[in-house]
Amino acid sequence: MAATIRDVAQVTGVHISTVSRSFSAPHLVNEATRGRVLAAAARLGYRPNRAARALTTGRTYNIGLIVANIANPYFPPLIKAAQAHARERDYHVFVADTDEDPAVEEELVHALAKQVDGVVLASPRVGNRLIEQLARSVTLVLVNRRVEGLPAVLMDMRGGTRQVIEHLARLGHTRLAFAGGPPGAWTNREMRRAAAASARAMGLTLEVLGPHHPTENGGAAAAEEVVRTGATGVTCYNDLMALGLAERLGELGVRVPEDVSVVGVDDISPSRHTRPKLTTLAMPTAAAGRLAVDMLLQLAGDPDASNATATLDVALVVRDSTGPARRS
Amino acid sequence: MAATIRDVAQVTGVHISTVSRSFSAPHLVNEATRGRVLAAAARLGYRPNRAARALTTGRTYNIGLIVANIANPYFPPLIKAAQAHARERDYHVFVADTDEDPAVEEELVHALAKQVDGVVLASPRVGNRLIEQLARSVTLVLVNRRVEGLPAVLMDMRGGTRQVIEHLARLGHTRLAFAGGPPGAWTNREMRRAAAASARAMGLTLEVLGPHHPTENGGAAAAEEVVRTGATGVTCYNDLMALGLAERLGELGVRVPEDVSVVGVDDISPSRHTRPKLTTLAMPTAAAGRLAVDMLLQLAGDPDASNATATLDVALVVRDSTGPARRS
DNA sequence: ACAGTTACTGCAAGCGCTTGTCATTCGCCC
DNA sequence: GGGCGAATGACAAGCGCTTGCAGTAACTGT
Repeated sequence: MAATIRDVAQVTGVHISTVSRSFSAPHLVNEATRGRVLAAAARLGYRPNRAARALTTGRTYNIGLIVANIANPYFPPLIKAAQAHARERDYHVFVADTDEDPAVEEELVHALAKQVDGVVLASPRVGNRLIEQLARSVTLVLVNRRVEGLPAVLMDMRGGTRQVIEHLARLGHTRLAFAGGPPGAWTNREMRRAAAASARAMGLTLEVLGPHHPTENGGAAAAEEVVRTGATGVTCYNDLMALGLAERLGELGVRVPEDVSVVGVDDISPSRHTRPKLTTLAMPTAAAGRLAVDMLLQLAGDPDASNATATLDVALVVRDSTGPARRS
Repeated sequence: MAATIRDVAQVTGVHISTVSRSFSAPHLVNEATRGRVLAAAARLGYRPNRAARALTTGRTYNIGLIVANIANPYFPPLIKAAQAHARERDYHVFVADTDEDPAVEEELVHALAKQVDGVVLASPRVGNRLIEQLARSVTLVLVNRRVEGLPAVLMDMRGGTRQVIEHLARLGHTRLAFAGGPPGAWTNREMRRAAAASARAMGLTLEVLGPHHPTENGGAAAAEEVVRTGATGVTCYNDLMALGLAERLGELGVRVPEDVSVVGVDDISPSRHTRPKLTTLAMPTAAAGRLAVDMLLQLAGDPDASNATATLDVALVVRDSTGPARRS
């Protein structure tokens, strides 16, 4: 059996409350006494039981991190950064994967609610309505989703998408397509709108494809559509889809970028290795993870801290999957 | 404030113990009573507080999963599978990243110990001695590490490595090299030994390089060594290193696979996209994650369940980074 | 009709810890 | 030397829940 506060108190010859305060309110106990307590604790290998502490204080020192799909290379850097950042602040993190299923997402928030001081909901797939409701039972910080009144860290998808369209336009493309991802994703909506607006402003046509599953298979599924529409420039919901799209286009005898230019979003690591290397929008996922944790801990400590939302810049990385439009 | 067991009891007009039993020992309470309790609970949105429950039962229904590096594509499939599997069994999982640091690893096990029913230690970097000691304070299941008396899920690295060497030998390579990874990794030791043994048995020379960091940079760092030794067949600790190595070799004017054949280990997703596509050993990481969770829950439920260790098969995937030896 | 079950349900202690309250002790001042 | 406040530490209630024990009522068989 692990040592409890009582063991330490007994060994030291003080009351358990003194032991407790030696850890959580050092200034309230005599320096010498505290020294003896700490020594005894160290000797016994005593560590306060966080769960028990949480029972009285209401603070668990745990947070939840819910993501759509751990296996999507977009998330690991975010998870890693969030976890490391939390750990430095003495927080542990529950990581959960919804497998893109909104129902699972909702259930997870509820299940985790009691065990955490708050949860970071990354790229949620549930509706805004439900999010607002969930936010009433647990402190929430959103990533990649804007909901009135809730703290969030966002990426500048509009600016980024505009850069992509401009890039394509500069290369002479006039017929564009957007291969859409999950309909529930805020990012998807932002991109779709921004792409449509930019294309219109520049006098280009833009076909919206999808929705597709945000994976290589989903991208592959969009390939035929692309061919059918005759678009020469395609921007995808994410890199995974772009990769699958490029691969499938190759199989269909369509060369990238000679015949069709393909752009991804996320700049996940595989995109740097493919041939052609993928032109993409790089997302500051690690920074987003850290920032989300910061906001969450802030809020957890002080319930009416500001509910600010931060928007992070994204950067267009031009590589080899985009090139001059073929003259028709 | 969230509803507690007391609220439910009050609304239903029964004692809290009856409410408690309605959830955890249904057969002990009258069907009609239980129905009223459940209805009231649903109406109030009551959910038992797991932390409070754990305090008396000693079971948290949480597990820990500690990995060396979340950002290494090897781990996400394992994490995802383990998490999903655990969730189906009503367990939540703390995921922690040690960033390859043994000290962090030890600290994490200790910090998590009180909050979990056990922890899965994937690809540990700490020494066996310490692992044995840690196992005394928390139920442990190892992945990619063999320690006498502890449950583990292993990969058949010896068989796999032998396959790699044989593959290279068949292609006519006689001067081989092994680009080693973290010295603390069991996998690394197994591979090194198996490679040496196989090479010896087949009359080939094998140079051991490293240790190197198990990343693309580490692989790149091994490139000069490879050139210096004149090896024409190189097998690496993992895919990340193989990718970095191949890339750097290209920069040095060495062609893969014409001049040097490169083999990786793990079959992470980027390896399928590079040009040339990487020949590698595929590891059943998702299965390993599920199995580790199964073993852990088994052990958590029944402390003296068998401490079996399972060994999973790995498969050589021949792609384009290996080819016939150039005749000298 | 009665002892012996059986089926529920209530009671209360206690899991490991925090914290408001109170009793002592001590140093210090006038 | 008496009085005061600060410093220190003990007490005990209580966080939300489980569980051994005991009480009650209805039911069984004879």
